[in-house]
Amino acid sequence: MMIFQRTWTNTGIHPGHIILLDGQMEEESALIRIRKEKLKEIREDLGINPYPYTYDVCDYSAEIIAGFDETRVPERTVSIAGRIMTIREMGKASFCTIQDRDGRIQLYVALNTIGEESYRLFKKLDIGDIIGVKGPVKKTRTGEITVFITSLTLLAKNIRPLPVVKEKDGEVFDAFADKELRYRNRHVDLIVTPGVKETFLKRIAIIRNFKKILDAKNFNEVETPVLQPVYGGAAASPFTSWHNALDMTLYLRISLEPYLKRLIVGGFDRVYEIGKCFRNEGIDRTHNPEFTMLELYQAYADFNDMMAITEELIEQTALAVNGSTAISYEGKEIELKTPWKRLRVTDALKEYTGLDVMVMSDDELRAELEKRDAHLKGDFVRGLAIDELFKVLVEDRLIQPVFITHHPVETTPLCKPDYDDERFLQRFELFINGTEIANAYSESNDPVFQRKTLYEQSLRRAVDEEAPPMDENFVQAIETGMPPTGGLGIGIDRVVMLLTGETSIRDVLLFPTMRPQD
RNA sequence: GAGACGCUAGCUCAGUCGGUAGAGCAACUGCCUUUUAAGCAGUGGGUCCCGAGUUCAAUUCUCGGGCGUCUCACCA
Repeated sequence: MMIFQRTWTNTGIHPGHIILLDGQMEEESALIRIRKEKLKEIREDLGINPYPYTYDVCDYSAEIIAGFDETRVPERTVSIAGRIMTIREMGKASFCTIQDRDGRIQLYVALNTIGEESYRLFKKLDIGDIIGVKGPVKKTRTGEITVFITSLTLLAKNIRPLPVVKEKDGEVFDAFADKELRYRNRHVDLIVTPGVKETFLKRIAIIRNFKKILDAKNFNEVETPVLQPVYGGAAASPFTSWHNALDMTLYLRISLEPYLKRLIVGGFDRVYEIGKCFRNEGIDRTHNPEFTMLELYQAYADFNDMMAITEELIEQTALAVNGSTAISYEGKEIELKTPWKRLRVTDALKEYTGLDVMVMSDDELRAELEKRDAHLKGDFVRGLAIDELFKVLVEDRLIQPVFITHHPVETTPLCKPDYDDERFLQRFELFINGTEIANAYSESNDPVFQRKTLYEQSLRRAVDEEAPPMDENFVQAIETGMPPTGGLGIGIDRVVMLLTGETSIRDVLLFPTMRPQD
C-alpha cells in the first residue's frame, strides 16, 4: 500500500482520499471509489442496510456437498453464508461461488426465482462481499452441486477488492504470489490462497493434540510471566522493555524454564506451557523473533522419560494430523515411526566424521575447529569445542529422527551430569531433517552445584553476551528443594513445519514479524 | 551480518539498447436464464518503490536509500 502525504489548500478532506488511522491519506483507487458508490446506491436506492447484524447460518458448504442426495424429493433447502469468490453473470441469471468456513459452493441466482428487487441487489455485489442465501440444493446440467437461491441477504459489502485467483483442475492461475503482500495481508492470503488456511488448521490440530496427550498424562497446563525482571533458561539476547510505574527494566522471556521449575518446587509434579518466547536475534527461514515453545517438567523423572514422551508426542501427532508417520520434506523421505535411534554426541562425531574426540587432546580439537573456520566465544573450553564440532560437522546430516545424547557438561548449567562420566550430561536433543526439534535434561536440582554453575555462567557474559545473568530467586527456589525432574522443550513452529511440509517458519506463523513499510 | 535477485494498473506479469508504458484477470458499459479460468463487443485505469546524479530528456543508465524474497553464516 502506498502512502502519500499531501497538503490541501483548504481543510476539507478530498473525496478521493481515505484517511488512515495515523492521519495520513491514501489516494483512493477507482476500484474503491466505485464500490463505495455501489454501497451508497444499496443504502439509498434499494433501502438496504449493507451491514446487518446477524444471519441464521444453518449449513456449511462441505457438509452440503458431502450430504447431497440426488434422489431426495423435494430437494433439501439450506441456509448458508459466505464470501463471494466468483461471479459469472448471464443477463437475467448468474452463477457465483461463495466461500464459507469449510470451503466453496456454487450458487445459482435467477431473476424469476429471487425477484427483481433481489436481482437488482445482486447486480451491485462484488467479489469479496459476504452474503447469506437460502434455497434448495440441486445439481446443474454439468453436475455441480449448487444452491438455487430463493433468498439473498447482503451481510457485508467489500470495498477493497481481493486479488482474483482462479483455479481449474487443481491448477492455480494468477496466484496471490507476492510473499511480502501475503504476510502483510494475511487476512487476504487466508481468503484467496489455496491451502493456507489448511496449514494453519493443521497447526491448531498439532497443538491441540499435544495438549490432549499431556492432559491425559495428568500434566497441568499453566501460564507463567512473559515479562520478567531476570531472564534465563537459554543462551539468547532478550527483548528489553520498561515498566513505568515500577520504574524498572523488564525482559521478554527467552524460555519457559525458570518459572516452570519454580512450580515443580511448589508441588505441581507435572506442568507444561505452550507459549511464545522472544529472542532478539536474526530472522531467517527457521527463526522468527517470537516463536512458540512447548516446555514440560515432570517430577521424579529423568531424560529417559522425556525421550519416551517426545516419541509419543511427535509420532502420535503425525498420525493424528497426517494419518501417517511417513513425511516427505524438501524431497526427503522421513520416517517418524518410533523408537528412534539414540546416539551420544561423541559417538555421532565418530560415526559421521571419524573424529574420536574422547581421545583427542585440546590442541587437536582446537586444530579441527580452525580447519572448519569455527570459533568459540571466549577462551577455549573443551566441552564447548566438542559441542561446536558436532554442530558444524554433524547436525545437518541428521535427517531421520535421532536423539543426540550426553552433551559435554559445559554446554548448560541446568542439567545433571551422567552417572558414570561426569564430563557429560543426562541431556538429549532430538534432530529431524538436520534441525533441532527438542531439547531435554535430567534437570539439575543440587542447589550448591546450581548456584555455582549459574554464577559461572553469568560470568561468561564478559565474553558471551547471550549468557543470562544470575537469577537469585531461581536459585533460592532450587535451594528450597526440587524433586528429581525431567524437563523437555519442543519447538512447536518447527514441528509444524515438518508436519505441514512448509520450508519457511513464516508460512506456519499467522503473522510473522515484518518491518513496517514506511 | 554477507551475497544474489526483485519492486511497472487492484492481482499476476511483459516491456522500454534513454523519448513518461502493455497483456491477462479484476473494474466499468452493453448483450446473454445451467455457467464454472463462462462467452461476445466496447471503455477506463499507472508519481513504472523513494531520492540524487548524468542527460535536451530517466520508469529505463549510475550512485545512495527503503522494503521484500532467496542463499550462506549465527541463535531454537
